[in-house]
Amino acid sequence: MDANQLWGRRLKQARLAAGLSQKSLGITAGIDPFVASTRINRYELGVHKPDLLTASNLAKTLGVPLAFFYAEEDDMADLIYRYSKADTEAKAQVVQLLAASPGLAE
Amino acid sequence: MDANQLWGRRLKQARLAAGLSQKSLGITAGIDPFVASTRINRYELGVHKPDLLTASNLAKTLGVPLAFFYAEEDDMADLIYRYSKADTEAKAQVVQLLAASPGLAE
DNA sequence: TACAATGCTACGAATTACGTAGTATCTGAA
DNA sequence: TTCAGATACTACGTAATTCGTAGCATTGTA
Repeated sequence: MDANQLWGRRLKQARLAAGLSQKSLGITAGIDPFVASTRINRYELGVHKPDLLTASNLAKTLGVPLAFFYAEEDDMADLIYRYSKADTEAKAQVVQLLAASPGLAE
Repeated sequence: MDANQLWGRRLKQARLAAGLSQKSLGITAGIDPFVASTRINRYELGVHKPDLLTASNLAKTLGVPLAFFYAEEDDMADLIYRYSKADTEAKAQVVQLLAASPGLAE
């Protein structure tokens, strides 16, 4: 599976979970109604890739973090999604657990 | 800060942590040595945005998950990085902790 | 059967990134 | 000091990619 196709698969998964059509997703995300269906379809099939602003708007519409779309491993995608939905306490526990792991220096 | 600039800031952060120059990062990631510096520089400043394959190669070279570059919040970037560096046991604990949070339906 | 909704695609135009060919600045060695 | 190499950065024209237009095919349903 190529990178664009994986990206599209994650978009489609989030869209279906939200119960939206390709067209309505695009429109809600601010894409011109006359081309919304066309563009979302191409993103999902991995034919084209949207710019960051469009991707961010799609993520907001679908209630997932932008980074979710770019996860290369399924467990990473799951982590990103679940963390974003977790309550404050659970997030704090995760942060504490991972505090032992090294952060990015500099 | 615009989305491309944030992306570039994360790339730069990871590059500096790895102790590489813009040129050497690009070369190691497989970019033509004659244009590596130019391209990495434009990515870091948010002038241009690389395609997914290039971004993935940069992530591999720097030892960060691809999704790290696309995190919109700093705590999300930190989560993604630390999780990727955590040992198997710590990852399992995180997964268990977040199992209470809802996953993405469908 | 009709018709609306949905998913999908070829084509030319518009947008974006790329490669070329540099400049400016800094640091270390002679 | 001066020179050379390394580093970060940028204007310009070309090449590559996405966009908008204008559709087609299939499914469900009134």
